[in-house]
Amino acid sequence: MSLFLSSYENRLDNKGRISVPASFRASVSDDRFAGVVLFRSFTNNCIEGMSMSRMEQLAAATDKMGLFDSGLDDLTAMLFADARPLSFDVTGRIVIPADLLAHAGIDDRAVFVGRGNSFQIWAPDAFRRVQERSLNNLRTSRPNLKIGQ
Amino acid sequence: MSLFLSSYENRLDNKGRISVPASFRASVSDDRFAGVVLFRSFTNNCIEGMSMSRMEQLAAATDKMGLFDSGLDDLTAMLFADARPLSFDVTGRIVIPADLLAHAGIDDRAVFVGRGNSFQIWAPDAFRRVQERSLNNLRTSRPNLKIGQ
DNA sequence: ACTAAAACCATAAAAAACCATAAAAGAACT
DNA sequence: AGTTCTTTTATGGTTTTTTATGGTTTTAGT
Repeated sequence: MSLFLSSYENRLDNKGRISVPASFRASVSDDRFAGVVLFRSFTNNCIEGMSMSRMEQLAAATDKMGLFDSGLDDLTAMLFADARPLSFDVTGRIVIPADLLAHAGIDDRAVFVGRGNSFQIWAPDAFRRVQERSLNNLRTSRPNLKIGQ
Repeated sequence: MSLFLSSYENRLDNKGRISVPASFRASVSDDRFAGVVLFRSFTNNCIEGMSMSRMEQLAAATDKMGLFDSGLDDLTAMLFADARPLSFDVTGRIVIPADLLAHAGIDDRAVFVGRGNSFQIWAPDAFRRVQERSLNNLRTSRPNLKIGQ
């Protein structure tokens, strides 16, 4: 499973269809399920997205943490109950459900934002705002991500 | 993954293509992805570059820190959303996106600068200036880099 | 029968693949 | 050390393919 990288702004047509960026499609191309899984973000006004195999990884991870761990109930309830599997049409488009669009405040344009092992979908102007804020945060407090060990 | 060393000034053609120095291509040659990943530097007017495998290392590192850990959100937001995977053409060229070129003030020539595990791309004159300044800084204050342990 | 969803067809623009060549770097051999 | 030959590299131009987007038709569900 290769990474979701970069950002792509695409357009929704009058039937609600939108192209998933080709590079994102390539990231899930070795998956059994030819599509993506979307759900509302817990923390932002955006849509979270990932591959089906990643979803399965999460299921395995929650399993490991104790089958009926009540602390995870809220998380898994949201994760799996809210998740929408959406398959690509022949040209690589999906139809994003209306409630997800509403949650992200998406009208007729949306930005697919790479986040490594997952991605997000934002309304263009909202995304620009948060991205600007992130950049400013990084310039003041320089976090340190150590690689290896 | 061998190191990115030395500096090479190359030319952009009218389609924005530029040759990645052969020695840099050799540094990523054992990578599954035949190309490099570029993004805007947070701190300088230049472009940062690295191999895809290094990018995957970063993704693995963030994964370890918990699924919805907000501490790293700003960093990963920039890192993955801003990252551009660019694959080599047959002759080893890439097309650097216009916004990256603008950020680095690159016109029709660019310098690939080795930085060990990563590299940078600079406008030639800007690079000469900062290089001069770095040398002067080193002459006054001699920093100490401990190796091992 | 009517509505929603899926399949199908078309196209302009962008990206990738392809072909060609002069200059530079490296190897081989005096 | 110098000279010739071979290979690699950087660069230019052209052609083909992919992608995003629009529209229409067919299928399925209620």
